[in-house]
Amino acid sequence: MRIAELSQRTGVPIPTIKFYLREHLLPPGELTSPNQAQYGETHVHRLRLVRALVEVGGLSISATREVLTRMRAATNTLHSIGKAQFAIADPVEPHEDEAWHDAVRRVDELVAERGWQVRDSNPARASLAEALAYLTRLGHGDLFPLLRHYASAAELLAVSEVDVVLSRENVDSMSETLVTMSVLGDAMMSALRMMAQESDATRRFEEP
Amino acid sequence: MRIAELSQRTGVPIPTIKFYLREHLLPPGELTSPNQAQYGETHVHRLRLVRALVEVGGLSISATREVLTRMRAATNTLHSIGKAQFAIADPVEPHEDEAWHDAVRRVDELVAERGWQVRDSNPARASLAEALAYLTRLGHGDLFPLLRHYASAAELLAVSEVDVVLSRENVDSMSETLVTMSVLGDAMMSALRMMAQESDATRRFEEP
DNA sequence: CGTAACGGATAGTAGAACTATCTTTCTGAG
DNA sequence: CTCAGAAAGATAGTTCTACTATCCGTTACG
Repeated sequence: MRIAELSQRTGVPIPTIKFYLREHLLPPGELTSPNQAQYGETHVHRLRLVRALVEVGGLSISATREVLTRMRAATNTLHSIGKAQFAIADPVEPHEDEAWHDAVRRVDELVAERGWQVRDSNPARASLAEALAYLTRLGHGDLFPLLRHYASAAELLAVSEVDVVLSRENVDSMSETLVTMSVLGDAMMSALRMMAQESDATRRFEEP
Repeated sequence: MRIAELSQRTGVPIPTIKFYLREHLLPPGELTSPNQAQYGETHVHRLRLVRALVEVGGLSISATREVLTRMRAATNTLHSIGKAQFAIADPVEPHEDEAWHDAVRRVDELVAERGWQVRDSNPARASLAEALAYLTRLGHGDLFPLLRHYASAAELLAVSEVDVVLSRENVDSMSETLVTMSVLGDAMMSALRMMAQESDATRRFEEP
């Protein structure tokens, strides 16, 4: 198919597709002549994936490229597959005050307490510490107990999630599933949390 | 205190503080003379809250202002308090294809199945539908069963979360807790999910 | 007393994510 | 065969966001 059809099928404007091609978010089409190219189903799929990462996941163009690049580079170990996921979290440079040091300690404690095996290079550690540091700075230290609930929930979900990833028959499929699930999973969890909160609050307020 | 100290205590540059004042994210200091103002602890706290919403929550300046405005406007009902939360999700305008209609239906089904009381105006409905629509478009329909796991987890967490909110002694405190918990909770849950996934994947790979 | 900081106003900047235009070449209906 | 419309690729322009810098008259303070 040509670029017009690609645009039709995905709802992405042609200039945007050209932009994505320039940015290497989308591989070039197969040239049939110096200025004619053919695109296939892989392009449709890739374009939808890009839009999902950008629109739903809120990833920047460069983060998206990073994720896609690492997805391709995944060879055959879970280790290399997981690295694609690491590019999702944008690196944060914290101001290292007392609250931050305390937060880092709390993260280490939590990981130890749960018996989790999490590498130091996992950017989620820093993200979590940053959030905890803000809790402290805002004087909401009494929210820390919630952390254990979140951790339990995350632990339970991880089992099902890794199940799904491992159920894929090949490596490419596994790493794409991981990326999709991570990004869309965050969005879904966030939405569900908000809905459950409203529901629970409503229920308790109406039936005391 | 004067603006320099406010800057020192929060790590936010003076020009940025001035910018936030202009944008009404921060109330003006009390003027002691035409060009001298005093800031208090409330300013320190508010500034930290703004930074948490922007840095950790990834909210835009306008969304942040919206949240803060609604937080103030909350009178005394859970209903009005919850509205502050609604401003956190940035409204998405979906392209209403088949996948989207299907997704909306799924969301309605889920809510009914769970017996949740969620208003149609809750933007989380649209966010969730958008994510589900992308799952369909990407051919990852087999991830739908995960949705029930996420919903269960969200339901469990909501109870503890609403507990914490209701434990606050006054309305201002309740709405601030709700906002903080929503935004930082998303970040924490996201990080924990990633950590738990790595841990689980590592464990299963190492000990077959 | 003088210099440094202040508040307020205005203007400028850097980056991100597109969007538009232009040139040259190619396709495909009539 | 022809020619209007579409394509590829290059370059330039736009819009928005989130700051950042400068200037000016005024005030604090060592």
